[in-house]
Amino acid sequence: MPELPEVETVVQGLLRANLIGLQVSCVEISWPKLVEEGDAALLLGTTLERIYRRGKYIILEFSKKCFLLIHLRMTGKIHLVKPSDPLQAHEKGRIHFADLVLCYTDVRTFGRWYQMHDVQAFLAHLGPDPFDETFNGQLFVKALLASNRGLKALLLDQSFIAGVGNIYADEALFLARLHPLRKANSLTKKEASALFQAIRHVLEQGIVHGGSSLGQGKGNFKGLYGSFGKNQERFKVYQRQGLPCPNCANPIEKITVNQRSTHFCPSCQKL
DNA sequence: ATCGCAGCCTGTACGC
DNA sequence: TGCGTACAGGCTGCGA
Repeated sequence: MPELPEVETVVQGLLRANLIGLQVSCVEISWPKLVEEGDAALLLGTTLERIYRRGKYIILEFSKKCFLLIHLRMTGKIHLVKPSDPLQAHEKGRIHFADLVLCYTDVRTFGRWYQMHDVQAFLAHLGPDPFDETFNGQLFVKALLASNRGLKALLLDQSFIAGVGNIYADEALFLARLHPLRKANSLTKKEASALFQAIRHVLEQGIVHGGSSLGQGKGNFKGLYGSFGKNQERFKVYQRQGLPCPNCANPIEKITVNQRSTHFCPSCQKL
């Protein structure tokens, strides 16, 4: 499930592939619904100038102020292939850069491409990225204490903080020793600050270990060249229901919060 | 303001 | 072996 660390892993892989400066020679969309906004054909003839990330969006900036944003949602993947390579399984689109091809596949077809010129406006609904230099613990604590929502719901809200998904929300709440259903405005400043640190920590660890890959399924996260991430081996609570808490050895519980499976230690994370 | 649910999808794991 | 079913989760849109 691509969350911030998985998306960052993909972006870093793309940067290492030396795509910057290459010109788009051909765009193929094999599943029309892939492009939800704009027209991917407008990329033709433009040059890739920058690759970065905001929240869970991969941002490809081309010349002529042309942007392509890719959201992988659940099972979207980017592969680098050769022009002569056959259609990949579940392939939905590809962008040709001379002799290099960025190929997009998606088993469940939730992922989308968005082409636009005003990327700021498009991303205006997103909350701060946890690694944005303008974002800090003080701002986060202030925002937390101003909300009456449950912590898990809040962390999954991309307009509150961009990039956290179900896995890292659970891991961050465990690290901060906070119950997923705690109301945000019930936190002390110290607890809120601990949560900020915990979010950054689990996301950093995710990036360091190349993202998280669950199970062995086709929909599973892989890097650009098909390698699995290693971060799932470090989960403390996610999908560890019934197993001993690494902190107190009591069994981890699984509940449903906001239609999301939620894993926590009832003895370390009290309401 | 906040929550709950359906919908978008298909592969996988499970019980029988 | 094979069938049916539940489940996985990012996000939007809708209704309560």
